[in-house]
Amino acid sequence: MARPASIDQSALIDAATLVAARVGAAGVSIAAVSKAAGVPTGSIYHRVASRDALLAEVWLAANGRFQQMVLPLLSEMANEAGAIECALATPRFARSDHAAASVLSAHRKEEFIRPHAPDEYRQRASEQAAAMREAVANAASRLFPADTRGKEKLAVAVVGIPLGAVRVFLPQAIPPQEIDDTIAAAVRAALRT
Amino acid sequence: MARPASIDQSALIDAATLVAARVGAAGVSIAAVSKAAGVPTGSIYHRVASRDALLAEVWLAANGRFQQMVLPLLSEMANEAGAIECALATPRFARSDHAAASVLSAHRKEEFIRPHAPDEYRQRASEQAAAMREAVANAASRLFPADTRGKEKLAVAVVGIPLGAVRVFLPQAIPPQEIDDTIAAAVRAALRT
DNA sequence: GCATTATTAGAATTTAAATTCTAATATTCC
DNA sequence: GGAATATTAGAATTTAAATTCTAATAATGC
Repeated sequence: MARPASIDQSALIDAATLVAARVGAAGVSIAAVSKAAGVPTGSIYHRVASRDALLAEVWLAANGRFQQMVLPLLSEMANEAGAIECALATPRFARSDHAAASVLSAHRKEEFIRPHAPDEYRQRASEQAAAMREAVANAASRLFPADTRGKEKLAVAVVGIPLGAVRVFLPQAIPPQEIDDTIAAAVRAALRT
Repeated sequence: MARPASIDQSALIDAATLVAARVGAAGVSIAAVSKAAGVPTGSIYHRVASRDALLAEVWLAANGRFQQMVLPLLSEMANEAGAIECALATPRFARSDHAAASVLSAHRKEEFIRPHAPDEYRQRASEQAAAMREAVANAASRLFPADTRGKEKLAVAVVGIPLGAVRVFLPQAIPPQEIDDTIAAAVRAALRT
């Protein structure tokens, strides 16, 4: 019926994610994405409404894939071993989804969900954040029923420490397999404090 | 002889750092800084040559203060206790210099040292990075003479883990005192892997 | 008190980048 | 093979923000 598109929306978002991983949100200009994706600037607006929408999609997609990996582990988490397994999802994610992990480990939501981003995106972003907070809180109440600071401790252990560890390598390199042992040991010790 | 300036360059950089900590590099517009510093936009150009120069100054100042704290500890580091002390410099820094720590923990050099930044700044930034790399490498060769991956392990332990831990709290909150024990335990365990 | 001079103040201009628009192009179905 | 139509392509326009500029201001030293 009509000429087929050379790339679809998700490929466009992937291209933008790659740019973001290398040069940050500010570097995600329409010109840069157009070059990275190999499409003219005009075509980008057939896929997304605006640059702000594209940036938001980048964040939501990266964070969404990360949470897809981590949330089930958080909700099943019942003991120290489960927490360590959850922490190790981060280096695994950094290897399987390098660009998304680079975005998440070295950037902040606010850079991608900008003041002028359509409300729809702000909405989805805060839903994601809430889901994560809730999952951590629930897991903490199981693992540390007595500890009022359990939530913070768990957040540091299963998110902060692993993310900090992979950030040493991203985006230039892929985190080496060896750091998994380091992360596991660090997380175990952190949980026991 | 003449009217005195209402703020000097370093106060301007501090104001820009505060903005950057809250909304990231992209949010550091001349208008936003002018508002935060309480000076008209034009006055900003009496202190710095351009927005790119201002962004670079923000990064160099934040990173400079962090390194001032950490580099001496790295060069004196002779054992595990020294490494832990060094790691704890990060939460201490996050409490004493909240905005700078927020910038460093959730942003990347490339966002502040931009493609069009004057060469002078690119120069200073890579000197800083080199100094850090070298200090870590030297410390690693002392603590882990045999281990070829000692450098990476030490970087993860004394920089990655503490930065990841404080990032859970920044920029909204000040990292609570309690996480120091968590960081210390995590770093000790990481070093022993 | 007055001349001097860097600074304030913010309006005007410039610049860079986002967005829109028009024409040409390909593919599919009939 | 030809009509239909979404896409490509990139030039033209718009917009937002950086930068520059001019006049008014306020300390200081004489």
